[in-house]
Amino acid sequence: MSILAQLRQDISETVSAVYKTEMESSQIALSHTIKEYGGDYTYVVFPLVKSLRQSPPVIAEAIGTHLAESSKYVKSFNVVKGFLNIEVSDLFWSQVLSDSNNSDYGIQPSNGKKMMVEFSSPNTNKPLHLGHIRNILLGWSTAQLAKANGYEVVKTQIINDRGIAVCKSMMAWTLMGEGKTPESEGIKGDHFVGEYYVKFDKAFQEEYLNWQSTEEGVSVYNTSQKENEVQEHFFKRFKNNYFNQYSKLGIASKEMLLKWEAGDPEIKALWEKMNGWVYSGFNTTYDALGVDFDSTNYESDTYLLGKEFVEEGITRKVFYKEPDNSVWADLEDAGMDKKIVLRSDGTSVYMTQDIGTAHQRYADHKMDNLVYVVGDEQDYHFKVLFEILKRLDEPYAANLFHLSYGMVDLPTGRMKSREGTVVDADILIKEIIDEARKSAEARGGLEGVADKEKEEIYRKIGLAALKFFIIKVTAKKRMTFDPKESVDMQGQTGPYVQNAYVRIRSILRRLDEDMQAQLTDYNLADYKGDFHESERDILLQLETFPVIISDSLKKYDPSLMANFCYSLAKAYHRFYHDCRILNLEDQDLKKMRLILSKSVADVLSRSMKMIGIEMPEYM
RNA sequence: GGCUCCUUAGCUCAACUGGAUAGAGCAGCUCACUUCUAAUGAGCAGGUUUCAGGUUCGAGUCCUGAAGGAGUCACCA
Repeated sequence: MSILAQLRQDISETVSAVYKTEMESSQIALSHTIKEYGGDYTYVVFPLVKSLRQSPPVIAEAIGTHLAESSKYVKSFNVVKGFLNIEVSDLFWSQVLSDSNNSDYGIQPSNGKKMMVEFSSPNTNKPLHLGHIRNILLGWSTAQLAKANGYEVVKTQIINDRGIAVCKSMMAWTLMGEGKTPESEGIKGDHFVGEYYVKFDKAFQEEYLNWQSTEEGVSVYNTSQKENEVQEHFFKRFKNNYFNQYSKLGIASKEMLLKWEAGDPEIKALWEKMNGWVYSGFNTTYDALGVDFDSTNYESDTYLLGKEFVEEGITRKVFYKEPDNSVWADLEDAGMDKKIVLRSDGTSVYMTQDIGTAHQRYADHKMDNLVYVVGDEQDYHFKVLFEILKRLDEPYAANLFHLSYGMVDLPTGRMKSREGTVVDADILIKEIIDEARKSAEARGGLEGVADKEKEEIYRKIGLAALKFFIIKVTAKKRMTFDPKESVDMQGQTGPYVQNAYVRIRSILRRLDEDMQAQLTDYNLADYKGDFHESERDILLQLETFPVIISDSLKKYDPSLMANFCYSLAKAYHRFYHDCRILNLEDQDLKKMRLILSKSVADVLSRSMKMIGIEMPEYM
């Protein structure tokens, strides 16, 4: 039991002793006391007023008095209105310190459950961008947090490697590629293929524009336009029809898709070659971000899944068939619409695939929980998917979660690929590491460090700045990404947190072996001194670590962990400024502060790791 | 138009899920390095939490309505 839980227990026992009322200790809500008042933790007694029929100050006073006598964790108390402010004893602090000094502090033992987390899930026609980075960081953090909470974790992604979009870049390369490859051009594979996707679009636009003034184009406009519709408007609306019915490029791409579906060996070979380029590009980006996956699904393998399972669902009355043979789920009694799950020609839609993939994943992994990290534009889709899986009695259906996150905007507005404002992941990563290098060189704190190690440090600092900037924002909120602010390394940033760690490591490096041995053997119960205000601030933070680990997973909100990292680092920076450590006469005080520092370093390093951020030893 | 989400300091974000006088960072203005890393610390200034009602001991948080923004309502993914 944590020290705070014991304090809660003491309070609950006090309430029952004084008022003969039973109260679950888990019901006792303690908050940190606000700076202006004396005390460390505050117990709000207002909720007791009704049942006890006494005024709030009287209740608080009575509980405080009894508590101060009965609990060894309580030093003193004061009452302001209905707020009982408790000042905890030095024993409380030293036990928090001793708890946090364990290498598994806050980590839950295995709970025997398996959580699958799907994230990233890119398309193979363009490189990863800023939006993917937010997705990846959320998914990765969720996976780390799940591990810390005792789950076995399977990190997974599903790659959108087929369909008309993929055929467009294949078509463009066939027509305009001249046999070039990423190697021959010295370009990363995903960027290379992405360029052909763009080339296709350009060529198509040009083709379309030319067609509009041909005899055919003019005649289509004259016969299909709405009353007095201007040409520009009509042709904007007509684009998809043009692609499907008139465009040489469009028709060729569609033919390619059909050939692909029929298993045409030539097309498949081209497809495999180009996707191979893309994957090697993706892997470079994943490596740069320091993430990996335990399993990968390809849409080309899963896009036919689900059809049989849906057929089965018809007999189980989860779905019904329309006269035209299309299959639907009627979710109106659950406040949703009717949703199609099989087209009238028997082919599947996105929903069918997702049903099938979930079913298949359970067959493969027997996971208890399944989390999808997907943008909030798909909120409704997942609401429907989860309802359908529930009706299909899938065993994991009660433990599905859509970790929905808001779009990343730029200061200039939304990223738009057509306007070329999309922030590319690779470029962003490179720029931020360059920025870290610039800052570090300007400071000149890394003299004597080997060049190779320096680069590693710049990488860690740059990525910390980028990742922290993104992950500190609550997932479901839309966020603004200002490239200028994201390279900041001061204030509420990743490097600020890293700096607290580096300062501690620098101190610990100076200890001789004798002192290190003494620290390992030191029993904090021997420390008889009291705790400085800035030490108590640190301990107050350290105490919350286990709760943060559990809350940030329960709420699927890694920003809680990021904010914890910042608070702890902030408390340490202040302590570092206020208190000396190495040149202290008082050996007990010195050892206590060293242990405190070491605990902070360990907790910082582990908590940052949970949000995907590594710590440098120097900076 | 129906449904869902968002709106907190000039800017970017917090607020332990209903608790005290709403907190940080950035930007601005002061101050502190012969000291364990100044990528730091201390201070000043910055607020009618979009608006109007309601619920109660108590509301940024819950309810109703309004305004502004976004998403979604395809036999697209």
